[in-house]
Amino acid sequence: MIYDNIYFQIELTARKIRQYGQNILRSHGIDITIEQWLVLNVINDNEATNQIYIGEKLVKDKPTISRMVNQLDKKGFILKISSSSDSRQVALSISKKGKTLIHNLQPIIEGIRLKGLQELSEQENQTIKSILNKIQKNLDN
Amino acid sequence: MIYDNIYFQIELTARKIRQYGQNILRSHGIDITIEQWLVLNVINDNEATNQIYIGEKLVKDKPTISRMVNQLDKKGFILKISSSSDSRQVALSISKKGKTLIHNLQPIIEGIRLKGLQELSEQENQTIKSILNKIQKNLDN
DNA sequence: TAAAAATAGTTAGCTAGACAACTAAAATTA
DNA sequence: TAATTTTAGTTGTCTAGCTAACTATTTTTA
Repeated sequence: MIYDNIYFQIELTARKIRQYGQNILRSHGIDITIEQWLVLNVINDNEATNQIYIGEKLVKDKPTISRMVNQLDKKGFILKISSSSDSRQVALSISKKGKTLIHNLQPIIEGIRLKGLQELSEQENQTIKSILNKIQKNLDN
Repeated sequence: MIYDNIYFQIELTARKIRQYGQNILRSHGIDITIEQWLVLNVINDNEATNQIYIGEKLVKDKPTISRMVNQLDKKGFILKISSSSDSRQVALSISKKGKTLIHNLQPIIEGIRLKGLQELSEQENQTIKSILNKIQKNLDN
C-alpha cells in the first residue's frame, strides 16, 4: 500500500510541515511563505550574497530562486544591488523592514519547529537525520 | 543553520525522491508524473472509486485530485463514468492502456523505491516511519 | 585579441499544492 | 414538501518546482 511507503510518508510529512507553518504565519498576519522565509534566512546569514549561492544552500534551481527573490523585493524585505565587480550578479541584503520581520519571526519559527519535534528524543533527532541523509545519498549516484 | 534542520532535510529528501523518480520515468519514455502514478495506483486498488476517496488516501485536496484525474483521463489511462446512483460522483476505473502502463511501471517503480532505500535496515525502516508519524501527529492538533 | 564557452539571472510553459468561490445534485430538517 | 445544508466536483488565482530557452556579461582558449 502506498500510504505505508516511506517515500509517501516523507512527502506527506513535508507537506504537513509546510501547511502547519503557513497557517501559523497567516494567523500572525505575516505576509511571507515558508519558502520565502528560507531565502530571507540565507540572505540574513550571508549579507551581499547572490542568487546562485542561495540556490546552492537551499538546493533549488535558478528560476525558483529568482522568483522568490523578486517576491521578497516587491514586499520590501530585501535590497537588490547590482554588483560593481560583476554586473551579472546582484548583491542581496536585508532591508530595515526585512530586519524587523526576521526579528518578529524568530519566536514564531521556533514555535513551529518545536511543535513538530516535541517528544522527539535527541536520539531520534539524530537517527532521522542520518536516515534521510542516507536516502539522499542513495539517490545521488 | 537551515540545512541542519530536520524540516529542511525532510523537504529536501522529498524533493530528491521526486526528482530521481521523475528522471527514471522520463528515461523510460513514460508520460506520467510521480503524483499521477499515485492517483492511478489508488484507482487500480479500488475500482470504481471516486475523487473524494483518492483525496483521502493521498491526503490531497479536491482541486488537486480533480486536475490530476483529468490529466490521467486526457492521457487515456483511466475511464470516468458518471455514477448512476449519485450523479455528483464520477466512478473511476483503469483503461486498457492504463492497465498496460501499470504493468510496465511495476518493476520501474520498485527500482526507484529500492534505489533510495538500499542499505536501510528493517530497523531503520521502522524507525523513520515511526518518527515521521510522530511529527505528523505533533502537527495535527 | 577574436571566437567560444561559461556564468548570473530572467522569461515562458508546464504540473502540483493550497485556498476561495462556485455549480449541481443529494440529504436533512422544519 | 419546501427550504436549508451537505456533498462531489470544477474553476480561478496564487506560489513553487522543474525544464528549456533566452539575454547579457565575464572568462577561457585558440
